[in-house]
Amino acid sequence: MAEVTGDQMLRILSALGSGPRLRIVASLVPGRNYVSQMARDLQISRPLLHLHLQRLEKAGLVQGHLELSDDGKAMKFYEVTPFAVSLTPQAIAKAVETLSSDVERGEGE
Amino acid sequence: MAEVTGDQMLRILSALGSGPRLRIVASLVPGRNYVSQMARDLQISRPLLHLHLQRLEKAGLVQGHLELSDDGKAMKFYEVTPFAVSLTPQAIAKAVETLSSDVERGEGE
DNA sequence: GGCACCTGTCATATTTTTCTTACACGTGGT
DNA sequence: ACCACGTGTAAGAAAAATATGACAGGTGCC
Repeated sequence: MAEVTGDQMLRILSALGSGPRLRIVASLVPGRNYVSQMARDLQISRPLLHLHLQRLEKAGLVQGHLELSDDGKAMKFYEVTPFAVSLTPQAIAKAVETLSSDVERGEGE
Repeated sequence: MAEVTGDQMLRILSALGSGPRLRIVASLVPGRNYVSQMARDLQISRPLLHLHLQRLEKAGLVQGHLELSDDGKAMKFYEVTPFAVSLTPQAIAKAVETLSSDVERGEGE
Protein backbone atom coordinates (compact mmCIF):
# COMPACT_ATOMS: atom_id res chain seq x y z
CA MET A 1 0.00 0.00 0.00
CA ALA A 2 3.05 2.20 -0.21
CA GLU A 3 2.04 3.09 -3.76
CA VAL A 4 -1.42 4.48 -4.27
CA THR A 5 -3.06 6.13 -7.25
CA GLY A 6 -4.22 9.69 -6.98
CA ASP A 7 -7.85 8.68 -6.91
CA GLN A 8 -7.17 6.09 -4.26
CA MET A 9 -5.31 8.59 -2.11
CA LEU A 10 -8.12 11.09 -2.40
CA ARG A 11 -10.63 8.44 -1.45
CA ILE A 12 -8.57 7.52 1.61
CA LEU A 13 -8.04 11.09 2.75
CA SER A 14 -11.61 12.21 2.32
CA ALA A 15 -12.81 9.05 4.05
CA LEU A 16 -10.52 9.74 7.00
CA GLY A 17 -11.16 13.47 7.10
CA SER A 18 -14.17 13.15 9.36
CA GLY A 19 -14.43 12.89 13.12
CA PRO A 20 -17.03 10.14 13.21
CA ARG A 21 -15.16 8.03 10.68
CA LEU A 22 -11.86 8.43 12.50
CA ARG A 23 -13.59 7.15 15.62
CA ILE A 24 -15.06 4.24 13.72
CA VAL A 25 -11.65 3.15 12.47
CA ALA A 26 -10.16 3.62 15.93
CA SER A 27 -12.91 1.52 17.49
CA LEU A 28 -12.00 -1.38 15.24
CA VAL A 29 -8.30 -1.37 16.05
CA PRO A 30 -8.58 -3.52 19.23
CA GLY A 31 -10.64 -6.03 17.30
CA ARG A 32 -13.52 -6.61 14.97
CA ASN A 33 -17.13 -5.81 15.75
CA TYR A 34 -20.54 -6.00 14.15
CA VAL A 35 -22.60 -3.11 12.93
CA SER A 36 -25.42 -2.87 15.46
CA GLN A 37 -23.02 -3.17 18.37
CA MET A 38 -20.78 -0.47 16.93
CA ALA A 39 -23.75 1.82 16.49
CA ARG A 40 -24.55 1.44 20.18
CA ASP A 41 -20.92 1.90 21.26
CA LEU A 42 -20.37 4.99 19.16
CA GLN A 43 -23.83 6.43 19.82
CA ILE A 44 -24.74 6.93 16.20
CA SER A 45 -27.71 5.66 14.24
CA ARG A 46 -27.28 2.42 12.37
CA PRO A 47 -28.12 3.76 8.90
CA LEU A 48 -25.53 6.48 9.34
CA LEU A 49 -22.91 4.04 10.53
CA HIS A 50 -23.72 1.88 7.56
CA LEU A 51 -22.99 4.80 5.28
CA HIS A 52 -19.68 5.59 6.94
CA LEU A 53 -18.58 1.97 6.83
CA GLN A 54 -19.36 1.79 3.13
CA ARG A 55 -17.22 4.82 2.51
CA LEU A 56 -14.34 3.41 4.56
CA GLU A 57 -14.60 0.06 2.84
CA LYS A 58 -14.59 1.69 -0.57
CA ALA A 59 -11.35 3.38 0.43
CA GLY A 60 -9.95 -0.01 1.44
CA LEU A 61 -9.51 0.93 5.09
CA VAL A 62 -11.92 -1.56 6.60
CA GLN A 63 -13.46 -4.75 5.41
CA GLY A 64 -16.71 -6.40 6.32
CA HIS A 65 -18.20 -9.80 5.81
CA LEU A 66 -21.49 -11.37 6.72
CA GLU A 67 -21.45 -14.15 9.24
CA LEU A 68 -24.10 -16.40 10.71
CA SER A 69 -24.11 -16.57 14.50
CA ASP A 70 -24.98 -19.72 16.45
CA ASP A 71 -28.56 -18.59 16.88
CA GLY A 72 -28.97 -18.06 13.17
CA LYS A 73 -28.74 -14.29 13.06
CA ALA A 74 -26.94 -12.73 10.12
CA MET A 75 -24.30 -10.38 11.49
CA LYS A 76 -21.93 -8.19 9.58
CA PHE A 77 -18.51 -8.00 11.12
CA TYR A 78 -16.01 -5.32 10.23
CA GLU A 79 -12.28 -5.20 10.78
CA VAL A 80 -9.54 -2.73 9.91
CA THR A 81 -7.27 -3.29 6.97
CA PRO A 82 -3.60 -2.96 8.02
CA PHE A 83 -2.99 0.04 5.81
CA ALA A 84 0.00 2.38 5.94
CA VAL A 85 0.05 5.60 3.97
CA SER A 86 2.91 8.03 4.21
CA LEU A 87 1.73 11.59 3.80
CA THR A 88 4.40 13.95 2.47
CA PRO A 89 4.40 16.79 -0.06
CA GLN A 90 6.29 14.60 -2.52
CA ALA A 91 3.88 11.70 -2.15
CA ILE A 92 1.02 14.10 -2.84
CA ALA A 93 2.74 15.56 -5.87
CA LYS A 94 3.23 12.09 -7.25
CA ALA A 95 -0.34 11.05 -6.55
CA VAL A 96 -1.79 14.14 -8.18
CA GLU A 97 -0.22 13.08 -11.48
CA THR A 98 -2.71 10.23 -11.63
CA LEU A 99 -5.71 12.10 -10.33
CA SER A 100 -8.93 12.10 -12.32
CA SER A 101 -10.73 15.39 -12.74
CA ASP A 102 -13.77 13.88 -11.14
CA VAL A 103 -13.66 11.10 -8.57
CA GLU A 104 -16.95 9.42 -8.01
CA ARG A 105 -17.32 7.27 -4.96
CA GLY A 106 -19.39 4.66 -6.71
CA GLU A 107 -19.28 1.07 -7.71
CA GLY A 108 -15.54 0.62 -7.75
CA GLU A 109 -14.71 -3.12 -7.43
CA MET B 1 5.44 16.21 13.07
CA ALA B 2 5.47 12.50 13.82
CA GLU B 3 3.24 13.21 16.80
CA VAL B 4 0.01 15.03 16.16
CA THR B 5 -3.03 15.63 18.32
CA GLY B 6 -6.35 14.22 17.23
CA ASP B 7 -7.70 17.61 16.29
CA GLN B 8 -4.59 18.39 14.32
CA MET B 9 -4.78 15.10 12.45
CA LEU B 10 -8.42 15.69 11.61
CA ARG B 11 -7.61 19.15 10.36
CA ILE B 12 -4.85 17.78 8.16
CA LEU B 13 -6.92 14.95 6.74
CA SER B 14 -9.99 17.00 6.00
CA ALA B 15 -7.80 19.68 4.44
CA LEU B 16 -6.15 17.11 2.20
CA GLY B 17 -9.31 15.20 1.41
CA SER B 18 -10.21 17.37 -1.53
CA GLY B 19 -9.12 17.23 -5.16
CA PRO B 20 -8.52 20.94 -5.60
CA ARG B 21 -6.53 21.21 -2.39
CA LEU B 22 -4.39 18.20 -3.24
CA ARG B 23 -3.56 19.92 -6.52
CA ILE B 24 -2.74 23.14 -4.74
CA VAL B 25 -0.26 21.41 -2.44
CA ALA B 26 1.23 19.51 -5.38
CA SER B 27 1.64 22.72 -7.35
CA LEU B 28 3.76 24.18 -4.56
CA VAL B 29 6.14 21.25 -4.28
CA PRO B 30 8.48 22.41 -7.10
CA GLY B 31 8.66 25.83 -5.51
CA ARG B 32 6.77 28.71 -4.03
CA ASN B 33 4.28 30.84 -5.90
CA TYR B 34 1.98 33.76 -5.31
CA VAL B 35 -1.78 33.65 -5.13
CA SER B 36 -2.90 35.30 -8.35
CA GLN B 37 -0.44 33.27 -10.41
CA MET B 38 -1.57 30.05 -8.78
CA ALA B 39 -5.18 30.90 -9.52
CA ARG B 40 -4.31 31.25 -13.20
CA ASP B 41 -2.24 28.08 -13.25
CA LEU B 42 -4.87 25.97 -11.53
CA GLN B 43 -7.78 27.58 -13.33
CA ILE B 44 -9.73 28.45 -10.22
CA SER B 45 -11.04 31.77 -9.01
CA ARG B 46 -8.82 33.74 -6.68
CA PRO B 47 -11.30 34.01 -3.80
CA LEU B 48 -11.77 30.26 -3.87
CA LEU B 49 -8.04 29.65 -3.92
CA HIS B 50 -7.73 32.06 -1.04
CA LEU B 51 -10.17 29.95 0.92
CA HIS B 52 -8.36 26.71 0.19
CA LEU B 53 -5.02 28.20 1.10
CA GLN B 54 -6.38 29.41 4.41
CA ARG B 55 -7.61 25.95 5.21
CA LEU B 56 -4.28 24.38 4.27
CA GLU B 57 -2.38 26.93 6.28
CA LYS B 58 -4.57 26.36 9.32
CA ALA B 59 -3.67 22.69 9.05
CA GLY B 60 0.00 23.65 8.95
CA LEU B 61 0.58 22.21 5.48
CA VAL B 62 1.49 25.42 3.70
CA GLN B 63 2.70 28.79 4.83
CA GLY B 64 2.27 32.18 3.26
CA HIS B 65 3.87 35.53 3.77
CA LEU B 66 3.39 38.90 2.20
CA GLU B 67 6.24 40.31 0.19
CA LEU B 68 6.80 43.55 -1.65
CA SER B 69 7.96 43.18 -5.22
CA ASP B 70 10.38 45.60 -6.92
CA ASP B 71 7.54 47.53 -8.48
CA GLY B 72 5.87 47.99 -5.11
CA LYS B 73 3.13 45.42 -5.43
CA ALA B 74 2.18 43.45 -2.35
CA MET B 75 2.34 39.78 -3.25
CA LYS B 76 1.51 36.83 -1.06
CA PHE B 77 3.83 33.90 -1.59
CA TYR B 78 2.99 30.42 -0.40
CA GLU B 79 5.24 27.44 0.10
CA VAL B 80 4.72 23.90 1.37
CA THR B 81 5.65 22.94 4.88
CA PRO B 82 7.85 19.80 4.87
CA PHE B 83 5.31 17.73 6.75
CA ALA B 84 5.32 13.94 7.13
CA VAL B 85 2.34 12.13 8.60
CA SER B 86 2.24 8.37 8.84
CA LEU B 87 -1.26 7.04 8.43
CA THR B 88 -1.86 3.70 10.12
CA PRO B 89 -4.72 2.24 12.14
CA GLN B 90 -2.64 2.52 15.32
CA ALA B 91 -1.77 6.15 14.68
CA ILE B 92 -5.45 6.88 14.20
CA ALA B 93 -6.42 5.05 17.37
CA LYS B 94 -3.87 7.07 19.28
CA ALA B 95 -4.99 10.35 17.74
CA VAL B 96 -8.65 9.71 18.47
CA GLU B 97 -7.84 9.63 22.20
CA THR B 98 -7.19 13.37 22.02
CA LEU B 99 -10.01 14.27 19.69
CA SER B 100 -12.45 16.98 20.67
CA SER B 101 -16.11 16.31 20.13
CA ASP B 102 -16.30 19.38 17.95
CA VAL B 103 -13.38 20.75 15.97
CA GLU B 104 -13.83 24.30 14.87
CA ARG B 105 -11.57 25.60 12.18
CA GLY B 106 -11.23 28.99 13.72
CA GLU B 107 -8.63 31.25 15.13
CA GLY B 108 -6.17 28.67 16.39
CA GLU B 109 -2.82 30.52 16.48
C1' DG C 1 -48.85 -14.77 16.88
C1' DG C 2 -46.12 -11.76 19.35
C1' DC C 3 -41.32 -10.15 20.59
C1' DA C 4 -36.28 -9.67 20.41
C1' DC C 5 -32.30 -9.34 17.72
C1' DC C 6 -29.81 -8.96 13.23
C1' DT C 7 -29.49 -7.02 8.23
C1' DG C 8 -30.37 -3.63 4.31
C1' DT C 9 -32.26 0.74 1.81
C1' DC C 10 -35.27 4.58 0.71
C1' DA C 11 -36.93 9.34 1.36
C1' DT C 12 -36.22 13.33 3.65
C1' DA C 13 -34.44 17.25 6.23
C1' DT C 14 -30.57 19.61 7.87
C1' DT C 15 -26.15 21.23 7.97
C1' DT C 16 -21.49 22.05 5.56
C1' DT C 17 -18.77 22.70 2.04
C1' DT C 18 -17.86 24.62 -2.24
C1' DC C 19 -17.82 28.16 -5.54
C1' DT C 20 -19.08 32.66 -7.89
C1' DT C 21 -19.93 37.43 -8.18
C1' DA C 22 -19.07 41.81 -6.48
C1' DC C 23 -16.93 44.92 -3.84
C1' DA C 24 -13.11 47.12 -0.90
C1' DC C 25 -8.16 48.55 -0.72
C1' DG C 26 -3.20 49.30 -2.47
C1' DT C 27 0.77 50.27 -6.00
C1' DG C 28 3.04 51.96 -10.58
C1' DG C 29 2.74 53.29 -15.53
C1' DT C 30 0.53 55.67 -19.65
C1' DA D 1 -7.77 60.04 -14.49
C1' DC D 2 -7.56 55.57 -16.06
C1' DC D 3 -5.81 50.94 -16.54
C1' DA D 4 -3.20 46.84 -15.16
C1' DC D 5 -1.63 44.29 -11.61
C1' DG D 6 -1.56 42.78 -6.73
C1' DT D 7 -4.22 42.06 -2.03
C1' DG D 8 -8.52 40.87 1.05
C1' DT D 9 -13.37 39.82 2.24
C1' DA D 10 -18.44 39.68 2.33
C1' DA D 11 -22.91 37.90 0.39
C1' DG D 12 -25.32 34.60 -1.77
C1' DA D 13 -26.24 30.50 -4.90
C1' DA D 14 -25.29 25.74 -5.81
C1' DA D 15 -23.78 21.25 -4.63
C1' DA D 16 -22.49 17.71 -1.47
C1' DA D 17 -22.07 15.63 2.94
C1' DT D 18 -24.41 14.41 7.11
C1' DA D 19 -27.92 12.57 9.83
C1' DT D 20 -32.74 10.85 11.01
C1' DG D 21 -36.90 8.09 10.68
C1' DA D 22 -39.54 4.67 8.45
C1' DC D 23 -39.73 0.79 6.04
C1' DA D 24 -38.32 -3.86 3.98
C1' DG D 25 -36.37 -8.46 4.92
C1' DG D 26 -34.38 -12.44 7.96
C1' DT D 27 -33.79 -15.64 12.29
C1' DG D 28 -35.04 -17.78 16.97
C1' DC D 29 -37.70 -17.84 21.35
C1' DC D 30 -41.86 -17.35 24.76
